[in-house]
Amino acid sequence: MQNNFIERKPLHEEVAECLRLMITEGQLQAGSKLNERVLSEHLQVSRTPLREAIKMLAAEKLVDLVPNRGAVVAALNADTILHLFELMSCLEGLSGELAAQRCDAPSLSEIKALHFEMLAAHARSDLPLYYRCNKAIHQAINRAAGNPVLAETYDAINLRIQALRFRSNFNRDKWDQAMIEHQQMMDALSAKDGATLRLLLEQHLRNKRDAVMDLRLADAAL
Amino acid sequence: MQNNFIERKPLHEEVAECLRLMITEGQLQAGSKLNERVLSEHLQVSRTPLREAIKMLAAEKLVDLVPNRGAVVAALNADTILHLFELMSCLEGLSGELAAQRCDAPSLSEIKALHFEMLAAHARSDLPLYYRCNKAIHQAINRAAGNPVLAETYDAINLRIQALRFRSNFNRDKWDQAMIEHQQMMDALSAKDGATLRLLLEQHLRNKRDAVMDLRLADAAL
DNA sequence: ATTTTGTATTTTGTATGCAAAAATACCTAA
DNA sequence: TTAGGTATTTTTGCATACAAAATACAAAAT
Repeated sequence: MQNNFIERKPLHEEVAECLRLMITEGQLQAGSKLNERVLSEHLQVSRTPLREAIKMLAAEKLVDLVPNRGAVVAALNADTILHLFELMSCLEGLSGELAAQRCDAPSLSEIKALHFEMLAAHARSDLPLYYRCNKAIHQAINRAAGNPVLAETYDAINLRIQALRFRSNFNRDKWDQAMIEHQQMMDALSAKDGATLRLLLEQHLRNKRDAVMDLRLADAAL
Repeated sequence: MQNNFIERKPLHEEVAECLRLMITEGQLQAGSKLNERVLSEHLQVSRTPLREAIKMLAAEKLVDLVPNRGAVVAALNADTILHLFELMSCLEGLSGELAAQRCDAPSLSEIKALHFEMLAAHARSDLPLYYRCNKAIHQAINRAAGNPVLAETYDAINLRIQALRFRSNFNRDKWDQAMIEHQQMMDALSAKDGATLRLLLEQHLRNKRDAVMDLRLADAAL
């Protein structure tokens, strides 16, 4: 399924991707300033495409623009995090409900396969692999929902949450619990029970929210 | 509730607002090209802030960027419109459910007042006023939901739908039906019955979707 | 007549320059 | 020592200049 077109991404887009990564990977921390001179030297591009990229990130709410003072990486307060999760929960729920209705056999098989890969990662306590599988499953469900607009919106919100960079050492009990939830989700998806899958995903997200908020509290205590 | 700050909006933001308006008001039609020279002359700004604004609109999906060929106003095909409404319906539903839970007395009173204004506009068949009231009600509910992230996301999706510029001569029966629905919505909101309000809003959006799709079909027939 | 190919023009993409604002450093006076 | 003010430097915002790509167009070839 590869296309043979020669890909020539515009500079501002490459810069935007790079900045997005630097933010979500924690290389650019929340609240830190985006110095145009420094960044343009670092990325070896002029300020013009850099500024265009920054404007895009601002529209995505990954950075805040302060007039005459440039851009800073968006900092999320507790309220905003709760609001993000509240919305995320709804989007994920819708995604699941639609996926249960619209998922075709090959997609379902692939999601099941990913699920078992994730179980393996859990059994081995391979956290990085677990995260990759988990992300892949959610993406596959999103895709199976057959609504690209929903998928884009979901990704945009998810990116803002990713930027939190919560360290991943959450406790074993919650991890085990998450696996149980995932099993239930797979059952609901297989049974094409959209209503149940929606509820499961919404609850799943609420649990994730609580885990994130707990971690933040723990951080603040340091 | 006015702030006393001296407002000095950056040029790129003013340009972006202007372009957004030109798109949603139909001055820039779907599919039409954004010529940088023409626009910069028209708005009396240089290409730099103009291009920054265009990049923001691209992030908002109001325009599509074609490499080395500039930007065109995003054109929505039938599928995308359905997907937008599907998402919108979910957002509106969540907004209503939360508003029913969180709406305080003053907000409720204001929404009721707007509702009666809207009934008046309907009685007088004052379509422009009706639209303003209708928009104000939805915004008030969105606000009462107490989730700014949801409100922003809703607005962003709504803007893309607004860009359709469906002429507003929909038939009287549907208008009357919409008023009945609005009355039910007010009842549910007053009773703080979030579940019902959610269902009503979701149905309301589905009706709006059908009306828009019908109008498009009628257009295509011309 | 139609297609092809080369050239001129326009338009977009990127870099740079300049002015205004903000940040910093420094100095003076209480 | 510190508060306040001033000069200097840095940084951002906007405009312009230049390069590269796309488009339009005309001439040549089939």
